[in-house]
Amino acid sequence: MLDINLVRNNPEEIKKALAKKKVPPAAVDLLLEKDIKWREEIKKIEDLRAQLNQLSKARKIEEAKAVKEELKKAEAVLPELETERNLAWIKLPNIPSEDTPVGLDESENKPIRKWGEPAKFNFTPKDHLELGKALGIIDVETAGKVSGSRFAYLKGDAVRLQMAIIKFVFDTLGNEKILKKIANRVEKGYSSKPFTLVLPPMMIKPDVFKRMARLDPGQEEERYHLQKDDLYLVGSAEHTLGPIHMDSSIPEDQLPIRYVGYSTSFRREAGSYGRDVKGILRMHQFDKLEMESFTLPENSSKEQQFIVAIQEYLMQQLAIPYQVVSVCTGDMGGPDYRQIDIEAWLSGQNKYRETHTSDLMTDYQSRRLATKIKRKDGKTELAHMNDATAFALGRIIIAILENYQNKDGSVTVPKVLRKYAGIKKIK
RNA sequence: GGUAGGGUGGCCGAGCGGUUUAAGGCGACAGUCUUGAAAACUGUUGUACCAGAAAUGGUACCGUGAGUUCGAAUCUCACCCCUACCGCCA
Repeated sequence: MLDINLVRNNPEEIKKALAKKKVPPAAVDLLLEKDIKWREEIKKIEDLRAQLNQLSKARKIEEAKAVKEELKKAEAVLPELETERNLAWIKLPNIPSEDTPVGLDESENKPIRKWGEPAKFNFTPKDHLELGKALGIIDVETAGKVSGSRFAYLKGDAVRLQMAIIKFVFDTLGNEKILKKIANRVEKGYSSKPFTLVLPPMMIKPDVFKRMARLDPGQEEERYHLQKDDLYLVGSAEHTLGPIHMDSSIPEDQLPIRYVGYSTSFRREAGSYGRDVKGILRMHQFDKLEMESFTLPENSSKEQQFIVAIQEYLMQQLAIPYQVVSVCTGDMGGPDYRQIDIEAWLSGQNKYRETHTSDLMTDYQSRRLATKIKRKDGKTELAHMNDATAFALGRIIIAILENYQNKDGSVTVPKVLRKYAGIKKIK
């Protein structure tokens, strides 16, 4: 959520900034109105309580009783005012950065740079499903019978490929030498502290989910809920990596703190019924390697650059052509200050498709999570949080299959993955 | 799931209806002393919110939520978590 003082003191600027994210000015006014009502009531209650405390100390029992009655009435009103204020509050997304392109939707995202040349084939390239089916490594029919649409069995060399990618990422992000080279590209001497490898929980409590700003009104539809235990299945490792430091202060000298987590992601994909139904591009369940990092506010933009540089490094190692895209205000996530996507070239579809995203959330999440940093002088402030994809395994396997396919329907394994996968070719 | 014992400040630990404004200790920070350090001594030492330009004042917080009371860390109820043992399980 946004800093309430910022909204109170600069309502017009906030309105202007949020308008870029398609938020009507009335939404800001609503919060201000609810906030005033809440403040009036809390003031009233605290004054009464002060009075009551005084009378109690003096053992003026009869007078205290009268004040207590009044207090009870005032207190009864508060919860509703608080709920209304909160609802208006969490509805406001984060303010977008100055360098974020203003736009209404996906079509106005701005490609920043391209890397790699799409391979030229002397035959008509197939899409990943056709290839995967023929190779016997992707089976959506059986999965349809067993689990329904948007599920798949990955088999044989597809599994070897996935395991290889996981090991490759963990080896890279845990290796300070490699990170140092990447960090120096961002800024000479920038922190090359390795990522801590994590296998996070894949279920999360509703209140923590909300504090991550991932279960706000409108988002419930996208989540799988386990009714008996009142737990949600995570939609990304981010959801349980982000709260690792909730309700605590991290000493300045321990930052940045970086995690790379591997987990399955569960998404209902409600409202995307007709989209990407072919193959394994959009699934109810897929595995993903996710980076999450906590930094000082003054370093968070640099950290995002570092993270994007890592994403690009990983793609370059796989030698898959891609473009880096600055996501526009209308298409970016609510908690985002700046969102940068990477789109991999898919030869079978003859276009770039989103495979990575990098979100700088500034203090938007850490405010509700109460994840703070403690400065050397003892002062505390909110940490900044970055979240980004290392590899979405389903989609990167698609990219490998389509870009590395051969005329005979076999697929060459990218060089860096061969020693991990133990195979050179899928045939 | 069952039984038993627990959850108090950065940590340990006392308190079990009103001088609690949470004792005492450890740690941390500052000062005195010292060439420097240690020791000793002295002092400081949480978070959030509300009002205020600020100084400051107020409110809340002893696992969480509700309740009893003029007054709750302290009493009641429910729940959560931890530890041990039993059951079940990979």
